[in-house]
This record gives sequence, C-alpha cells and structure tokens, in this order.
Amino acid sequence: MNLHELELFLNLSRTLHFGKTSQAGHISPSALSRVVQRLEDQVGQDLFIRDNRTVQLSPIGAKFQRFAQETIDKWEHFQDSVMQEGKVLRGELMLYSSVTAASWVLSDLFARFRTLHPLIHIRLVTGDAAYSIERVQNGSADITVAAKPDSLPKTLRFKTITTTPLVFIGPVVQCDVTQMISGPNIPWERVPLILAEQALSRRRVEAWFREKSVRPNIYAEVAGHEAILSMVRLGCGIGVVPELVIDNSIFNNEIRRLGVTPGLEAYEVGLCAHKRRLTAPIVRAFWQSVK
Amino acid sequence: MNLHELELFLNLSRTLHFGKTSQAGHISPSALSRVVQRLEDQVGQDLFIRDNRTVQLSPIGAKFQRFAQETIDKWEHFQDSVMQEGKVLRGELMLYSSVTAASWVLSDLFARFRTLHPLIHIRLVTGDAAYSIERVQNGSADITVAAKPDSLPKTLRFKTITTTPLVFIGPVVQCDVTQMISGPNIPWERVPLILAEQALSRRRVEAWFREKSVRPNIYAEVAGHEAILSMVRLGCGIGVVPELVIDNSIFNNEIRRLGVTPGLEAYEVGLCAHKRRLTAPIVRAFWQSVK
DNA sequence: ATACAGTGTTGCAAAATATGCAACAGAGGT
DNA sequence: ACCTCTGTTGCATATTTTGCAACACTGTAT
Repeated sequence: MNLHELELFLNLSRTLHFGKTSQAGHISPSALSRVVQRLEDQVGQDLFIRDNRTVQLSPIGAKFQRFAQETIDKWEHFQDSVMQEGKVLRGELMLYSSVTAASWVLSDLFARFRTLHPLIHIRLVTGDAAYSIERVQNGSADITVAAKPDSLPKTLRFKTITTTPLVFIGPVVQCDVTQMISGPNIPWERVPLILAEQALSRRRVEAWFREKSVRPNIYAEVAGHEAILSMVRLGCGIGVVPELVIDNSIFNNEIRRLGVTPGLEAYEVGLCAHKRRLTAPIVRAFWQSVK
Repeated sequence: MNLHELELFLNLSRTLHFGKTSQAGHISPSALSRVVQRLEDQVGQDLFIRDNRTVQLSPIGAKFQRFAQETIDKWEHFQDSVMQEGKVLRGELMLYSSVTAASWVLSDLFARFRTLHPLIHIRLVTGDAAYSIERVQNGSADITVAAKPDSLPKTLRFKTITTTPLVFIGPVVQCDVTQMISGPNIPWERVPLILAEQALSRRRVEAWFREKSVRPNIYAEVAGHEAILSMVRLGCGIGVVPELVIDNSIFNNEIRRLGVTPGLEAYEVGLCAHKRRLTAPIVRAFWQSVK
C-alpha cells in the first residue's frame, strides 16, 4: 500500500467507475483492478461491492476511505511543513524547450515560479522540439516544454498549459498569392504551401489535405514556425502555424488568417516529464505551479 | 512509500544503525540503504545525517518520524476497528506440521487461537517435516510448524515458538550399552548410535562428531524422534532427540539424558510462512497469536 | 605507521512485482 | 438475440527491488 494506491482508491471511491479512475490515474483498468484487489487483500475485507455493471463502496470501504484521506492529508501537511520550515526548496531544475516554445509560454511560468521558489535555480536548455521526448526519457531534462505528441510513452506525463489552434495564414502584401486566396474558394492544388519540418505540425497538415483529397503544392519546408511567418509575410505562399505564434509575432499585421473548415486539429502545448522524476520535490513544485 | 518502508525508517531512527535495522527488517543493509534513499528522494531532504561511522536523525527526519509513526498508528487503529466491528475474521487457515510437532506445540496454540478467532476454520495437514518449507513456498500451506532450518529462503519468515536443546539419551534397562555409558568417558567410537533420518537433526549430530574428530558407530537410522526413543529405551544404543520430545513421551522414565559437553546446537521450533501470505489478515492473526 | 574490523554505499545481475494487452464474462438496453 | 459497456483474468513484458560482492572511509589496535 503506497500513497499512489491510496489516491487511486480515493478517486475510485468517488467515481465508482474503474474506467474513469484508471484514466485519471494513468493506468489501465486491469492494473487498477489489481490495485484494489491488493488493498482488499491487505485489509482482509471487500472495499467495494461490485459486479460487472456497478461499483459500490462497502462499509469497510467507507471506513478505509477515511483512513486513506487522512493519511494523504497528513502526508501533504508534512510536505508543506517541510517546505515552509525555513527549508525552502533549493536545487536545480533542468528544463528543455524549443526557443519558440520558451518565448510563448515559459516567461509567464518563470515569473510565477520564481516568486514561489526563489532558491531553485533553473537551467534552461533550448533546442529542437523533436528531442523533447528523448531528453525527458534519458534524464537529461527534468521537464520539457513541448507540443503534446499523438502518442506518449507510458512512463511520461504531460500537462497541458494552453491549447492553440493551428491556422492557415496568408500574406497581406499585394502579390499573386494574395490573388489566389482572395476569393471564397482557395485553389489548394495551386497555391504554394510553406510547411514546417516539425513532425507533429506537418503530420496534421498532411492529414488535413488527405482528408480533402487534395495534393498540396509544397513550396518550401522550413524549420521553425517563425520562419514560416516570415516567408508568408513576404508573399512566398500560405502556411500553417499555431495561433500562439501569430499572437507573439511582430509581423502579425502583415499576415492574415484564412478561415477554413474543417479546422486543423489544435496544438496542445504543455509540460512533459518522466513519471518517476515527478516524485522529486523540485520537479513536482514546478509541475504543480502550472494551473 | 509504503508501510513496510515506514516501519524500516522508524526502526532505523531508533537504532541509528543500518546493520541492526536491516536484520530486524529481514533485508540486506544495501536494500535498507536504498529504502532510505528513496524516502529522502520523496521528501526532498536528508532524513539522516550519516557518514560511514555514524547515523543521526536530521531535523526533517525527526519530523518525518512523527509522520511515519502517526501513519502507522492510524493504520493499526484502522485494522483493529475492522476486526472489532462485528466483522470477526472468518475463513480458512491451512496449516502443515509433522505429527510430532503438532502434538508438541500446536495444541496450546490452537486453544488460544480458537478463543481469539472462533470463526476461522483451521485445516491441519500433517506430514513429513521435510516438506515444510516446500509447502509454504508453493502456497499449499499458509503456515507450517517446523524446526528452524540452518538457512531459510529469503521470501520466508520464521517465528520461534520455543527452543529445545538436542540431548543425548541412553537406556536405563540393564544391557551392554548401559555399561558403556556408565563411566565418565563415553567410548563414542564403539557405542551404537541411533540417528534420525531428518536432515536438520542429523546434520547437527554429524557436525558435533566432526568437531570432536570422532567417527560414530551408527547402529540405525530411523524416521521420527519417537522411534529413536523407543529403540534407545530397548537398549539398542544411544540417540539424540530434542528435549521436548522426551518431556512429551510416556517412556521418559525408561531413558536418561547423557550430560555431554559441548552440547549440541539447540533446536528452534516455530512457525514458518511466506512473507507475502503474511499480509493476509487471517494468516497474520495466527502468526501474531504466538507470543 | 600499519593493519584491521566495522559500517554504509554502489555496480550489476537476478528475483520479485506490477503492468498492459487481449480475451473473456456478465448485465442491461435495443 | 445482438450489442455495448464494464470489470476481471492469463500471460508475456516492463519496471522495480533486492542481494551479493566490491568498495570507500573511519576509528582502533598492534
């Protein structure tokens, strides 16, 4: 019986639904089922009365619920007192992020975090967004800022900071591209498209075109969303970027959003960390400082 | 962090000695060292201030000690309340024991246990003592009554009920054996020896003779300590049995103990169970009903 | 000084444990 | 009768924990 198991139990005692709790706890329903079985073994009594359709808390389960809640409260209280009692958290936190992601979301985070934990030294490494996952997995970063990938290794955790739609943008400056996209129907096969090299964004754009059964006219592939903005602004073609990038760009009055339906799947930007590193107080502190 | 780890921590906070605590907790010092490291990781601060010679509780450690103690108290209180609250333990307990061990020690245990837990049905299987360990390991017995072997698999737990010395015994009836053992010096090479087939007792006798650099004159090997008693009583030779067997035998006035020095290593009789089965309340209840 | 005994820690392989997937079983709803 | 939803189980796999052996360090005895 450990704290995580107690939390799972408490969650289940509220939802009374293995599927929901297992999702919330980042484990499979079968794992949850066995966690409950283990707890029941140790208590020696059923905690839940359940068949394949319904889950109910047993009387002993209700008693155990109180025990679990009090134990977790006690632990959290202990943690608080450790933090407060002069012993401010100190140490180093290794962050990794793409340059652009850092400017979009990290500055806010830093400001808040610094006031909460002034003695934690943050070492920020910036680099290609593609290495985010790898960095976290091999331990060379405690936390990375990254877009949520389509599939995440089970040992990693992701926490969304913000969601931003992927939008098509076109130039404002007078040129042939401006002509093509001025009407209600955009000639997708002809208009030059500037694509990101980055895997995730690119996959979504390709999926979108496949959906429409259109073969896009790829004009250029560039690294970095800002570069797309620059090229679009110059009239080289249209592009796809997260809206957040537009908001944070000084060129945002030299491009315009193209309203298309259906829209592209939105981008989730957030923190990514290894499950196990999240037990370290410093890492957890940063993690929890978000929302 | 689980309850066992908390108990280890508490023990260590009292002994301030990794070796002692690791022994008490049935784990190796290195495992204990890592348990402490894990706890410190989770707390985010050192719990002990230690070098290779001394171990001291840190201020945070003292705080954690209170947390750990309270948590364990709470758990024990919860367990008590589960037991009491109408829900008397019920179920089946599978015991295994040699016939003789059953008569030596089990009757007392049963009497006491029945009054504590009248609804637990005890299924007692008797058989060769040699299978005790095997039975526990493969799960076909929750608990066995056995002599403590020289080495115990690490997944098993042993709890001594009683200790009884191994003693040499000789006949009282007039015969040539009586002659040989009447003097102060026993002619070990000549006097016929009746040996138990049982591995443990036998190994100890052999070790004893090896120590003395004497090659014993083995007259017979028999199964069961009672059989040794019978043969000795009839004047076939001398034998070695646990004193407990003599006390419980109706022949105890037809044999006599031979005072020898050094004595043989004593026999520890007790309960043996698989570590993991001891989490089951019924098994634990029986286990704890001893002393 | 030097050797030595006692103590906690670490690398590494092996054992124990937990997990996910897929298949399953039962219960309602259509 | 069929289908969907939900919790459970067998089994292979991934993760975690453990013990052993070697080590590093310290105080004590020779």
